[in-house]
Amino acid sequence: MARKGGTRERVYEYVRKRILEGTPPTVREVQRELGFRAVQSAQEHLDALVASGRLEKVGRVSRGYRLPGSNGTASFVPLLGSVQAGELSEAIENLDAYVAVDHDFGDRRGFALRVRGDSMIDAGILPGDIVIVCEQPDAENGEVVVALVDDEATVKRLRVRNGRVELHPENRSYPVIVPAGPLRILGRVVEVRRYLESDIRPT
Amino acid sequence: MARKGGTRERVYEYVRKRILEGTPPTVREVQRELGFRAVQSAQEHLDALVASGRLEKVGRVSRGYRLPGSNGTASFVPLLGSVQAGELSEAIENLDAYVAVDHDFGDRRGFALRVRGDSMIDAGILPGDIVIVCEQPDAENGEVVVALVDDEATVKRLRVRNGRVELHPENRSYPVIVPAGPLRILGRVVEVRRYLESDIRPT
DNA sequence: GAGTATACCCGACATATGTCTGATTTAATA
DNA sequence: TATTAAATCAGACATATGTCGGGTATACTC
Repeated sequence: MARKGGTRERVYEYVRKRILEGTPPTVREVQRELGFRAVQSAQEHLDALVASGRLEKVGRVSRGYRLPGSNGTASFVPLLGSVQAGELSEAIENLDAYVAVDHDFGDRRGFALRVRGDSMIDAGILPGDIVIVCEQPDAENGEVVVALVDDEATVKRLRVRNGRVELHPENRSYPVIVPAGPLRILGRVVEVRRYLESDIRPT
Repeated sequence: MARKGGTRERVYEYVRKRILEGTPPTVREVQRELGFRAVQSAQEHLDALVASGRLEKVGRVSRGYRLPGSNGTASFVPLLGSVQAGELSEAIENLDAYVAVDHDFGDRRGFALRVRGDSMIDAGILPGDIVIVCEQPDAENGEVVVALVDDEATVKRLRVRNGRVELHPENRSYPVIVPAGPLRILGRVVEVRRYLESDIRPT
Protein backbone atom coordinates (compact mmCIF):
# COMPACT_ATOMS: atom_id res chain seq x y z
CA MET A 1 0.00 0.00 0.00
CA ALA A 2 1.09 3.52 -0.75
CA ARG A 3 2.63 5.48 2.06
CA LYS A 4 0.21 7.51 4.14
CA GLY A 5 -0.26 11.20 3.42
CA GLY A 6 1.54 14.21 4.80
CA THR A 7 1.46 15.89 8.15
CA ARG A 8 -1.70 17.87 7.43
CA GLU A 9 -3.51 14.64 6.80
CA ARG A 10 -2.21 13.03 9.94
CA VAL A 11 -3.39 15.99 11.98
CA TYR A 12 -6.83 15.69 10.44
CA GLU A 13 -7.00 11.95 11.05
CA TYR A 14 -6.03 12.37 14.69
CA VAL A 15 -8.47 15.17 15.37
CA ARG A 16 -11.30 13.32 13.67
CA LYS A 17 -10.53 10.20 15.64
CA ARG A 18 -10.59 12.13 18.90
CA ILE A 19 -13.84 13.89 18.02
CA LEU A 20 -15.44 10.60 17.09
CA GLU A 21 -14.32 9.21 20.42
CA GLY A 22 -16.16 12.01 22.17
CA THR A 23 -13.27 14.21 23.28
CA PRO A 24 -11.89 16.71 20.82
CA PRO A 25 -8.19 17.29 21.48
CA THR A 26 -6.56 20.47 22.70
CA VAL A 27 -4.01 22.20 20.54
CA ARG A 28 -1.22 20.89 22.72
CA GLU A 29 -2.53 17.36 22.57
CA VAL A 30 -2.30 17.58 18.80
CA GLN A 31 1.20 18.95 19.18
CA ARG A 32 2.30 16.04 21.38
CA GLU A 33 0.61 13.43 19.18
CA LEU A 34 2.31 14.69 16.05
CA GLY A 35 5.65 15.27 17.78
CA PHE A 36 5.79 19.00 17.14
CA ARG A 37 8.22 20.93 19.26
CA ALA A 38 6.13 24.08 19.03
CA VAL A 39 2.48 24.64 19.81
CA GLN A 40 2.20 26.91 16.85
CA SER A 41 2.90 24.10 14.41
CA ALA A 42 -0.18 22.26 15.56
CA GLN A 43 -2.16 25.47 15.71
CA GLU A 44 -1.39 26.35 12.11
CA HIS A 45 -2.38 22.95 10.86
CA LEU A 46 -5.65 23.25 12.74
CA ASP A 47 -6.22 26.74 11.37
CA ALA A 48 -5.56 25.49 7.86
CA LEU A 49 -7.99 22.61 8.30
CA VAL A 50 -10.63 25.02 9.55
CA ALA A 51 -9.92 27.41 6.67
CA SER A 52 -10.33 24.62 4.14
CA GLY A 53 -13.62 23.62 5.75
CA ARG A 54 -12.52 20.19 6.88
CA LEU A 55 -12.90 21.18 10.54
CA GLU A 56 -14.99 23.66 12.42
CA LYS A 57 -14.24 25.36 15.66
CA VAL A 58 -16.25 27.12 18.31
CA GLY A 59 -14.76 30.28 19.76
CA ARG A 60 -11.91 30.45 22.18
CA VAL A 61 -13.00 27.50 24.26
CA SER A 62 -10.93 24.46 24.99
CA ARG A 63 -11.41 21.38 22.85
CA GLY A 64 -13.52 23.46 20.50
CA TYR A 65 -12.97 21.56 17.26
CA ARG A 66 -15.86 19.80 15.53
CA LEU A 67 -16.55 17.91 12.35
CA PRO A 68 -18.50 20.06 9.87
CA GLY A 69 -21.98 19.39 8.62
CA SER A 70 -24.73 17.36 10.13
CA ASN A 71 -22.42 14.40 10.18
CA GLY A 72 -20.28 14.13 13.25
CA THR A 73 -22.71 15.91 15.47
CA ALA A 74 -24.60 12.97 16.86
CA SER A 75 -27.46 13.74 19.14
CA PHE A 76 -29.51 11.47 21.31
CA VAL A 77 -33.24 11.01 21.47
CA PRO A 78 -35.11 9.38 24.35
CA LEU A 79 -36.43 5.88 23.83
CA LEU A 80 -40.03 5.34 24.90
CA GLY A 81 -41.02 1.77 25.58
CA SER A 82 -44.62 2.59 24.97
CA VAL A 83 -46.72 5.70 24.85
CA GLN A 84 -50.09 5.73 26.51
CA ALA A 85 -52.50 8.58 26.32
CA GLY A 86 -51.73 11.98 27.71
CA GLU A 87 -48.87 14.29 27.11
CA LEU A 88 -45.93 13.01 25.16
CA SER A 89 -43.59 15.26 27.08
CA GLU A 90 -44.54 13.47 30.27
CA ALA A 91 -43.61 10.11 28.77
CA ILE A 92 -40.27 11.55 27.72
CA GLU A 93 -39.44 12.63 31.24
CA ASN A 94 -37.39 10.36 33.45
CA LEU A 95 -36.01 8.22 30.66
CA ASP A 96 -32.45 7.05 30.84
CA ALA A 97 -32.35 5.04 27.63
CA TYR A 98 -31.19 7.06 24.66
CA VAL A 99 -30.35 6.14 21.12
CA ALA A 100 -27.84 8.00 18.97
CA VAL A 101 -29.08 9.62 15.79
CA ASP A 102 -26.89 11.38 13.27
CA HIS A 103 -29.29 13.99 12.00
CA ASP A 104 -31.16 16.77 13.67
CA PHE A 105 -34.86 17.54 13.73
CA GLY A 106 -34.69 21.25 13.10
CA ASP A 107 -37.03 23.07 15.41
CA ARG A 108 -38.90 19.93 16.27
CA ARG A 109 -38.09 17.31 18.85
CA GLY A 110 -37.30 13.70 18.18
CA PHE A 111 -37.98 10.54 20.10
CA ALA A 112 -37.68 6.80 19.62
CA LEU A 113 -40.39 4.21 20.11
CA ARG A 114 -40.32 0.47 20.32
CA VAL A 115 -42.78 -1.12 17.90
CA ARG A 116 -45.38 -3.54 19.23
CA GLY A 117 -47.14 -6.03 17.04
CA ASP A 118 -46.61 -7.04 13.44
CA SER A 119 -49.11 -4.77 11.73
CA MET A 120 -46.37 -3.14 9.64
CA ILE A 121 -44.45 -6.28 8.79
CA ASP A 122 -44.93 -5.89 5.04
CA ALA A 123 -43.17 -2.54 5.25
CA GLY A 124 -40.21 -4.25 6.84
CA ILE A 125 -41.08 -3.04 10.33
CA LEU A 126 -40.96 -6.01 12.68
CA PRO A 127 -42.13 -6.37 16.28
CA GLY A 128 -39.46 -5.03 18.61
CA ASP A 129 -38.02 -2.70 16.00
CA ILE A 130 -37.26 0.84 17.06
CA VAL A 131 -38.61 3.77 15.07
CA ILE A 132 -37.05 7.21 15.21
CA VAL A 133 -39.83 9.77 15.17
CA CYS A 134 -39.91 13.46 14.38
CA GLU A 135 -42.54 14.98 16.62
CA GLN A 136 -45.20 16.82 14.60
CA PRO A 137 -48.99 17.16 14.74
CA ASP A 138 -49.74 16.24 11.13
CA ALA A 139 -48.30 14.36 8.18
CA GLU A 140 -48.58 13.94 4.43
CA ASN A 141 -50.37 11.22 2.56
CA GLY A 142 -48.27 8.06 2.38
CA GLU A 143 -45.99 8.83 5.30
CA VAL A 144 -45.47 6.39 8.14
CA VAL A 145 -46.70 8.01 11.34
CA VAL A 146 -47.08 7.38 15.02
CA ALA A 147 -50.69 8.08 16.01
CA LEU A 148 -52.73 7.73 19.14
CA VAL A 149 -55.37 5.03 18.64
CA ASP A 150 -57.45 3.90 21.60
CA ASP A 151 -55.14 5.76 23.95
CA GLU A 152 -52.07 3.94 22.74
CA ALA A 153 -49.35 4.88 20.31
CA THR A 154 -49.36 2.86 17.11
CA VAL A 155 -47.30 2.91 13.93
CA LYS A 156 -49.23 2.98 10.67
CA ARG A 157 -49.08 4.44 7.19
CA LEU A 158 -51.25 7.50 6.77
CA ARG A 159 -53.55 7.62 3.74
CA VAL A 160 -55.97 10.32 2.73
CA ARG A 161 -58.90 8.91 0.77
CA ASN A 162 -61.90 10.96 -0.24
CA GLY A 163 -60.83 13.66 2.15
CA ARG A 164 -60.82 11.22 5.04
CA VAL A 165 -57.71 10.27 7.00
CA GLU A 166 -57.06 6.58 7.31
CA LEU A 167 -54.38 4.56 9.06
CA HIS A 168 -53.24 1.66 6.93
CA PRO A 169 -51.37 -1.29 8.43
CA GLU A 170 -49.00 -3.07 6.08
CA ASN A 171 -50.22 -6.54 6.88
CA ARG A 172 -53.22 -8.07 5.18
CA SER A 173 -54.35 -9.62 8.47
CA TYR A 174 -55.11 -6.21 9.93
CA PRO A 175 -57.96 -3.89 9.03
CA VAL A 176 -57.64 -0.29 7.94
CA ILE A 177 -58.33 2.08 10.80
CA VAL A 178 -60.77 4.88 10.05
CA PRO A 179 -60.79 7.23 13.03
CA ALA A 180 -64.22 8.36 14.15
CA GLY A 181 -63.14 11.68 15.57
CA PRO A 182 -60.08 13.80 14.96
CA LEU A 183 -56.83 11.84 14.72
CA ARG A 184 -54.05 12.59 17.14
CA ILE A 185 -50.74 12.32 15.34
CA LEU A 186 -47.66 12.21 17.54
CA GLY A 187 -45.07 12.32 14.83
CA ARG A 188 -43.62 11.05 11.59
CA VAL A 189 -41.31 8.05 11.38
CA VAL A 190 -38.01 9.03 9.79
CA GLU A 191 -35.95 5.95 10.54
CA VAL A 192 -36.36 2.28 11.42
CA ARG A 193 -33.83 0.28 13.40
CA ARG A 194 -33.43 -3.29 14.46
CA TYR A 195 -30.86 -4.52 16.95
CA LEU A 196 -30.01 -8.14 16.28
CA GLU A 197 -28.11 -8.69 19.51
CA SER A 198 -29.53 -8.44 22.98
CA ASP A 199 -26.39 -6.99 24.51
CA ILE A 200 -26.39 -3.93 22.31
CA ARG A 201 -30.12 -3.35 22.41
CA PRO A 202 -31.21 -0.26 24.33
CA THR A 203 -33.08 -1.07 27.50
CA MET B 1 -33.25 11.88 49.74
CA ALA B 2 -32.59 13.68 46.52
CA ARG B 3 -35.81 15.51 45.99
CA LYS B 4 -37.11 15.87 42.47
CA GLY B 5 -36.27 19.18 40.91
CA GLY B 6 -33.44 19.70 43.38
CA THR B 7 -30.16 21.33 42.55
CA ARG B 8 -28.31 18.04 42.32
CA GLU B 9 -30.76 16.88 39.71
CA ARG B 10 -30.49 20.07 37.74
CA VAL B 11 -26.73 19.74 37.69
CA TYR B 12 -27.03 16.20 36.39
CA GLU B 13 -29.52 17.18 33.71
CA TYR B 14 -27.31 19.98 32.50
CA VAL B 15 -24.16 17.90 32.38
CA ARG B 16 -25.94 15.07 30.61
CA LYS B 17 -27.36 17.46 28.07
CA ARG B 18 -23.95 18.91 27.37
CA ILE B 19 -22.32 15.50 27.05
CA LEU B 20 -25.01 14.34 24.65
CA GLU B 21 -24.43 17.47 22.61
CA GLY B 22 -20.80 16.49 22.26
CA THR B 23 -19.14 18.97 24.61
CA PRO B 24 -18.96 18.10 28.29
CA PRO B 25 -19.01 21.29 30.38
CA THR B 26 -16.22 22.63 32.51
CA VAL B 27 -16.73 23.01 36.22
CA ARG B 28 -17.15 26.74 35.82
CA GLU B 29 -19.65 26.33 33.03
CA VAL B 30 -21.74 24.27 35.42
CA GLN B 31 -21.28 26.98 38.01
CA ARG B 32 -22.52 29.69 35.69
CA GLU B 33 -25.42 27.62 34.37
CA LEU B 34 -26.69 26.85 37.85
CA GLY B 35 -26.03 30.37 39.13
CA PHE B 36 -23.54 29.37 41.80
CA ARG B 37 -21.38 32.13 43.16
CA ALA B 38 -18.59 29.71 43.96
CA VAL B 39 -16.82 27.19 41.77
CA GLN B 40 -16.71 24.80 44.67
CA SER B 41 -20.48 24.47 44.74
CA ALA B 42 -20.51 23.07 41.24
CA GLN B 43 -17.47 20.97 41.95
CA GLU B 44 -19.11 19.33 44.96
CA HIS B 45 -22.24 18.46 43.01
CA LEU B 46 -20.12 16.93 40.30
CA ASP B 47 -18.07 14.98 42.83
CA ALA B 48 -21.26 13.70 44.41
CA LEU B 49 -22.65 12.65 41.07
CA VAL B 50 -19.43 10.80 40.29
CA ALA B 51 -19.43 9.19 43.75
CA SER B 52 -22.98 7.94 43.25
CA GLY B 53 -22.03 6.50 39.88
CA ARG B 54 -24.27 8.73 37.82
CA LEU B 55 -21.29 10.37 36.15
CA GLU B 56 -17.77 9.33 35.35
CA LYS B 57 -14.71 11.46 34.97
CA VAL B 58 -11.33 11.10 33.39
CA GLY B 59 -8.35 12.48 35.29
CA ARG B 60 -7.49 16.10 35.70
CA VAL B 61 -8.31 17.06 32.17
CA SER B 62 -10.73 19.74 31.12
CA ARG B 63 -14.26 18.71 30.21
CA GLY B 64 -13.54 15.27 31.55
CA TYR B 65 -17.04 14.19 32.53
CA ARG B 66 -18.72 11.25 30.79
CA LEU B 67 -21.89 9.26 31.05
CA PRO B 68 -21.26 5.82 32.55
CA GLY B 69 -21.69 2.64 30.58
CA SER B 70 -21.49 2.10 26.88
CA ASN B 71 -24.55 4.21 26.29
CA GLY B 72 -23.89 7.88 25.76
CA THR B 73 -20.60 7.30 24.05
CA ALA B 74 -21.62 7.40 20.43
CA SER B 75 -19.05 6.45 17.87
CA PHE B 76 -19.09 6.51 14.11
CA VAL B 77 -18.52 3.75 11.62
CA PRO B 78 -17.72 4.26 7.94
CA LEU B 79 -20.47 3.59 5.42
CA LEU B 80 -19.46 1.47 2.43
CA GLY B 81 -21.65 1.76 -0.62
CA SER B 82 -20.55 -1.60 -1.82
CA VAL B 83 -17.67 -3.94 -1.15
CA GLN B 84 -15.96 -5.61 -4.01
CA ALA B 85 -13.24 -8.17 -3.62
CA GLY B 86 -9.96 -7.41 -1.98
CA GLU B 87 -9.09 -5.94 1.31
CA LEU B 88 -11.90 -4.51 3.38
CA SER B 89 -9.56 -1.99 4.94
CA GLU B 90 -8.94 -0.51 1.52
CA ALA B 91 -12.64 -0.02 0.96
CA ILE B 92 -12.87 1.73 4.31
CA GLU B 93 -10.19 4.23 3.35
CA ASN B 94 -11.19 7.59 1.96
CA LEU B 95 -14.78 7.44 3.09
CA ASP B 96 -16.43 10.58 4.37
CA ALA B 97 -19.86 9.17 5.09
CA TYR B 98 -20.26 7.96 8.63
CA VAL B 99 -23.20 6.75 10.63
CA ALA B 100 -23.55 7.12 14.37
CA VAL B 101 -23.81 3.99 16.47
CA ASP B 102 -24.36 3.92 20.20
CA HIS B 103 -22.46 0.79 21.09
CA ASP B 104 -18.89 -0.29 20.67
CA PHE B 105 -17.39 -3.31 18.97
CA GLY B 106 -14.89 -4.23 21.62
CA ASP B 107 -11.58 -5.06 20.03
CA ARG B 108 -13.16 -5.44 16.63
CA ARG B 109 -13.92 -2.79 14.08
CA GLY B 110 -17.32 -1.88 12.78
CA PHE B 111 -18.57 -0.68 9.44
CA ALA B 112 -21.85 -0.03 7.70
CA LEU B 113 -22.99 -1.37 4.36
CA ARG B 114 -25.85 -0.49 2.08
CA VAL B 115 -27.91 -3.54 1.16
CA ARG B 116 -28.47 -4.38 -2.50
CA GLY B 117 -31.28 -6.57 -3.67
CA ASP B 118 -34.25 -8.05 -1.88
CA SER B 119 -32.85 -11.44 -0.97
CA MET B 120 -33.39 -10.81 2.75
CA ILE B 121 -36.78 -9.21 2.48
CA ASP B 122 -38.51 -11.83 4.62
CA ALA B 123 -36.15 -10.95 7.45
CA GLY B 124 -37.28 -7.37 7.21
CA ILE B 125 -34.12 -6.25 5.41
CA LEU B 126 -35.16 -4.24 2.37
CA PRO B 127 -33.13 -2.98 -0.59
CA GLY B 128 -31.37 0.23 0.36
CA ASP B 129 -31.34 -0.59 4.06
CA ILE B 130 -28.10 -0.06 5.92
CA VAL B 131 -26.62 -2.83 8.01
CA ILE B 132 -24.18 -2.19 10.84
CA VAL B 133 -21.55 -4.88 10.78
CA CYS B 134 -19.07 -6.12 13.35
CA GLU B 135 -15.98 -7.17 11.43
CA GLN B 136 -15.08 -10.79 12.18
CA PRO B 137 -13.85 -13.77 10.16
CA ASP B 138 -16.47 -16.30 11.29
CA ALA B 139 -19.96 -16.51 12.71
CA GLU B 140 -22.37 -18.80 14.48
CA ASN B 141 -25.16 -20.83 12.96
CA GLY B 142 -28.24 -18.68 12.42
CA GLU B 143 -26.50 -15.33 12.45
CA VAL B 144 -26.91 -12.79 9.69
CA VAL B 145 -23.54 -12.21 8.07
CA VAL B 146 -21.83 -10.26 5.33
CA ALA B 147 -19.90 -12.65 3.14
CA LEU B 148 -17.93 -12.40 -0.05
CA VAL B 149 -19.74 -14.26 -2.83
CA ASP B 150 -18.45 -13.95 -6.38
CA ASP B 151 -16.18 -11.10 -5.35
CA GLU B 152 -19.02 -9.05 -3.98
CA ALA B 153 -20.29 -8.50 -0.47
CA THR B 154 -23.70 -9.97 0.20
CA VAL B 155 -25.95 -10.19 3.24
CA LYS B 156 -27.30 -13.64 4.06
CA ARG B 157 -28.17 -15.82 7.03
CA LEU B 158 -25.48 -18.37 7.84
CA ARG B 159 -26.58 -21.96 8.37
CA VAL B 160 -24.47 -24.98 9.16
CA ARG B 161 -25.99 -28.18 7.82
CA ASN B 162 -24.24 -31.54 7.90
CA GLY B 163 -21.00 -29.78 8.70
CA ARG B 164 -21.30 -27.63 5.61
CA VAL B 165 -21.66 -23.87 5.67
CA GLU B 166 -24.58 -22.46 3.70
CA LEU B 167 -25.78 -18.95 3.00
CA HIS B 168 -29.54 -18.73 3.20
CA PRO B 169 -31.46 -15.83 1.68
CA GLU B 170 -34.75 -14.98 3.35
CA ASN B 171 -36.74 -14.83 0.16
CA ARG B 172 -38.26 -17.90 -1.45
CA SER B 173 -37.34 -16.58 -4.91
CA TYR B 174 -33.64 -17.01 -4.19
CA PRO B 175 -31.66 -20.21 -3.92
CA VAL B 176 -29.50 -21.28 -1.02
CA ILE B 177 -25.86 -20.60 -1.66
CA VAL B 178 -23.51 -23.49 -1.00
CA PRO B 179 -19.96 -22.22 -1.37
CA ALA B 180 -17.64 -24.44 -3.31
CA GLY B 181 -14.46 -23.40 -1.58
CA PRO B 182 -13.82 -21.76 1.77
CA LEU B 183 -16.25 -18.97 2.60
CA ARG B 184 -14.91 -15.50 3.20
CA ILE B 185 -16.94 -13.89 5.99
CA LEU B 186 -16.48 -10.15 6.39
CA GLY B 187 -18.54 -9.68 9.52
CA ARG B 188 -21.69 -10.20 11.45
CA VAL B 189 -24.73 -7.93 11.12
CA VAL B 190 -25.61 -6.44 14.49
CA GLU B 191 -28.08 -3.78 13.43
CA VAL B 192 -30.39 -2.92 10.54
CA ARG B 193 -31.42 0.63 9.67
CA ARG B 194 -33.73 2.23 7.21
CA TYR B 195 -33.87 5.95 6.50
CA LEU B 196 -37.30 6.94 5.26
CA GLU B 197 -36.34 10.42 4.14
CA SER B 198 -33.87 11.26 1.47
CA ASP B 199 -32.56 14.35 3.22
CA ILE B 200 -31.40 12.48 6.29
CA ARG B 201 -30.03 9.51 4.42
CA PRO B 202 -26.25 9.20 4.50
CA THR B 203 -24.63 9.70 1.16
C1' DG C 1 -26.33 23.02 73.77
C1' DA C 2 -22.84 20.16 71.29
C1' DG C 3 -22.19 17.60 67.42
C1' DT C 4 -22.86 16.54 62.60
C1' DA C 5 -24.09 16.72 57.93
C1' DT C 6 -25.38 19.39 53.91
C1' DA C 7 -25.25 23.12 50.88
C1' DC C 8 -23.18 27.03 49.57
C1' DC C 9 -19.56 30.66 49.58
C1' DC C 10 -14.64 33.10 49.31
C1' DG C 11 -10.13 33.30 47.83
C1' DA C 12 -6.33 31.26 45.97
C1' DC C 13 -2.68 28.27 43.41
C1' DA C 14 -0.63 25.46 39.78
C1' DT C 15 -1.35 24.03 35.55
C1' DA C 16 -3.76 23.85 31.10
C1' DT C 17 -5.05 26.17 27.14
C1' DG C 18 -5.86 29.46 23.20
C1' DT C 19 -3.35 32.83 21.10
C1' DC C 20 0.25 36.04 19.66
C1' DT C 21 4.98 37.91 17.77
C1' DG C 22 8.91 36.79 15.72
C1' DA C 23 12.80 33.72 14.16
C1' DT C 24 14.61 29.62 11.63
C1' DT C 25 14.49 26.05 8.27
C1' DT C 26 13.10 24.00 3.81
C1' DA C 27 11.71 23.65 -0.78
C1' DA C 28 10.31 25.35 -4.94
C1' DT C 29 10.88 29.20 -8.33
C1' DA C 30 12.16 33.18 -11.03
C1' DT D 1 21.52 33.41 -6.80
C1' DA D 2 17.81 35.83 -4.88
C1' DT D 3 12.96 35.51 -3.74
C1' DT D 4 8.98 33.66 -1.93
C1' DA D 5 5.94 30.80 0.43
C1' DA D 6 5.20 27.17 3.44
C1' DA D 7 6.41 24.64 7.49
C1' DT D 8 8.40 24.48 11.83
C1' DC D 9 10.35 26.33 16.01
C1' DA D 10 10.96 29.51 20.29
C1' DG D 11 9.20 32.10 23.77
C1' DA D 12 5.73 34.39 25.88
C1' DC D 13 1.00 36.33 27.69
C1' DA D 14 -3.79 36.36 29.30
C1' DT D 15 -7.21 33.59 30.42
C1' DA D 16 -9.38 29.09 31.48
C1' DT D 17 -9.57 25.31 34.34
C1' DG D 18 -9.09 21.64 38.00
C1' DT D 19 -8.22 21.65 42.60
C1' DC D 20 -7.64 22.95 47.41
C1' DG D 21 -8.13 25.01 52.30
C1' DG D 22 -11.12 27.17 54.98
C1' DG D 23 -15.47 29.84 56.02
C1' DT D 24 -20.87 30.60 56.90
C1' DA D 25 -25.60 29.28 57.45
C1' DT D 26 -29.21 25.92 58.12
C1' DA D 27 -31.31 21.82 59.59
C1' DC D 28 -31.25 17.71 62.02
C1' DT D 29 -29.71 14.42 65.86
C1' DC D 30 -27.96 13.18 70.32
